[in-house]
Amino acid sequence: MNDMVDCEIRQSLDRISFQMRRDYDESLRELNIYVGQDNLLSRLWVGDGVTQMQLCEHLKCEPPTITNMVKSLEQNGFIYRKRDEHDARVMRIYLTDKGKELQKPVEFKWKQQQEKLLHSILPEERLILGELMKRMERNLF
Amino acid sequence: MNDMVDCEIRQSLDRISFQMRRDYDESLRELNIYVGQDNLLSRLWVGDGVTQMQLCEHLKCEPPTITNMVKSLEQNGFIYRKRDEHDARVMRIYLTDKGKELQKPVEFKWKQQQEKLLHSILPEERLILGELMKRMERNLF
DNA sequence: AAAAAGTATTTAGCAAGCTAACTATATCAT
DNA sequence: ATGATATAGTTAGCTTGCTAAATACTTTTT
Repeated sequence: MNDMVDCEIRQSLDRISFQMRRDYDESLRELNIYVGQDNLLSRLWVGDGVTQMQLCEHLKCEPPTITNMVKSLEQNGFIYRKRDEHDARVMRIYLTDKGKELQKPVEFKWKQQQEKLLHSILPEERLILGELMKRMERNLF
Repeated sequence: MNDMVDCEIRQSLDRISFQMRRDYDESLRELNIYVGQDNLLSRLWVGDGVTQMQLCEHLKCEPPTITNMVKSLEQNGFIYRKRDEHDARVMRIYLTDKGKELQKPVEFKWKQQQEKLLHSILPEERLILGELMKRMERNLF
């Protein structure tokens, strides 16, 4: 039955993303940040002084989520907030030195996990896989 | 650069699982349950009277998570709890009629999403994909 | 210029996750 | 039989998410 294969693909996908998140979370804890915060920081590493709305867009999440994440990251000294000079509604987020220092180790952890995931997959298989993934992604939108 | 492909695979994977979770969550809201609760219920549909420890194992999560989920599901009338007769430490979880009725619509939603995900993928491609996914999964353990 | 509409962020309250620390019961060893 | 250890579950407190509602400031309309 073809249905069997389909089901296995979906379950496999769920287990992989579940386990990846677990592993990544665990490795980020060593750096004193939580999974998801790395994604926020990665936007700041590209460029500081971003508004919370821009972070929402980048993380594809709702404003209250950003409020909480920013609060936590600020309390732990990775970022600081400053009100915009021209528009008193917007908050601009900046990296502290402590936040800047996190870039290399986080990127290392990310790369490490990526290599673990694809370890046994040959280059030509990776091309096929990448293609199929992109097509599945398109199906969802 | 091969690195590019690898990165795309990983990011694609993240986006797919993110979007799938979002969509599935949204469709489950119509049934008045939350994403994750369906997984707990699916264990009960196989067989009632399970302990919370068994649910932990099935959901691969920690005991406090089960405590909360079970509390929420009980408050909403999908399940009920009964202390084990022989061991006063353990709680056994049973489905109410309302909980039993959820099985078909939840399974339908699940199948619907699976079809959406694999829509444009040909049978022979699904075989290859399933194989590659299984290998990636093995890499993580 | 004042009212209305729009935008950025926060608060409150919920669920899924986690860890650490606790309670209650059961079993095992001395 | 009593003390030590193990097991099942709960509570408290945290983070990531959400929605709905509130606040504060800006822009548009009239």
